Amino acid sequence: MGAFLLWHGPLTQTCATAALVPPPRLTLHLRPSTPEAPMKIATFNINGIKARHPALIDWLREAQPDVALLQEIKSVDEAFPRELFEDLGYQVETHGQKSFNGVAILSKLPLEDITRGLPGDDGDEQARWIEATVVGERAVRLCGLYLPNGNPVEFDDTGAPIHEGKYGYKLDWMARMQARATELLALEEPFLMAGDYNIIPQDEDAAKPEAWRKDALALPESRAAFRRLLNMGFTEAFRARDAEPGQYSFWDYQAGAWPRNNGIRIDHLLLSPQAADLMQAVGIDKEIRGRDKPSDHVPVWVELAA
DNA sequence: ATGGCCGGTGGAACCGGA
Repeated sequence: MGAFLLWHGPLTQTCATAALVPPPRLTLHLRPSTPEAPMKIATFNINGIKARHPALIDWLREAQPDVALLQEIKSVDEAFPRELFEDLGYQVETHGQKSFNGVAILSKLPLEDITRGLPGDDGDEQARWIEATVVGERAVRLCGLYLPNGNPVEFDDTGAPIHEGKYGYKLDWMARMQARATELLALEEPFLMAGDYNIIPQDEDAAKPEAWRKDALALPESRAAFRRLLNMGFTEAFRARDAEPGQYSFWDYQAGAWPRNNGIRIDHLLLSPQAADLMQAVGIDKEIRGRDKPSDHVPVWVELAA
């Protein structure tokens, strides 16, 4: 009713009511006649390409991302079933290893300047980082990442976590990632770093935050390292657009975590300032967690203006 | 209500995951 009255009224509506009112038709004529479609970029930890390719293909057909950054392909490059995705119109770039880890980029738009591996440690054999530039209406640098889990964590006599072993590797890896982010930020161009961060940023990102207090995914040192990235000027796409707690991207296979909605939000897209300015929409494709033979993660995506 | 898994490797259990 209010909307009906304001529709005919002068342009004196308040900010509070403006959101309820359809935009005046006139604005349609001020837009470009044929606006370019946004670029949809998703991250998805698939937990094994061999087991997941049917479900992955179903999701690609439905969600129609322009780019999918994949983690845990658990495959060497030669064994990745690239033809399945090329047949859907995707360029396929992989950085795999035997049995574990492994990342990949699928893109319907051309990819250029592909690099594999996170700089900063020539002795690191784990396949967790891949970069490429996707060329659409504009060029966007993409970093696909599978950040180390970091468990188990050992603690000293004072209860402080010891920065050794798997947890030390996680923190060292995050420092290397920050160094790479510093290089890319200096270019002042649109880019993003997306993947399985294995970081629960805040308590509101876990159904049972108390269960994660001494876990590498939520320890203060882990969260601080993630915040250091954000404080460089990145925008965490999902949280920037959706303030509701209790939204997750991972549900363990064990203990009925999915039917109980005992989830955590650990898959993130960090946008450079120039990319954040282009952000139009974000989402989590939660529904596919309930399908047959699902990954324990679900896709998280962002749309950037063309 | 309670307890509960899955993928890869390799060909039986075990590792790794989160």
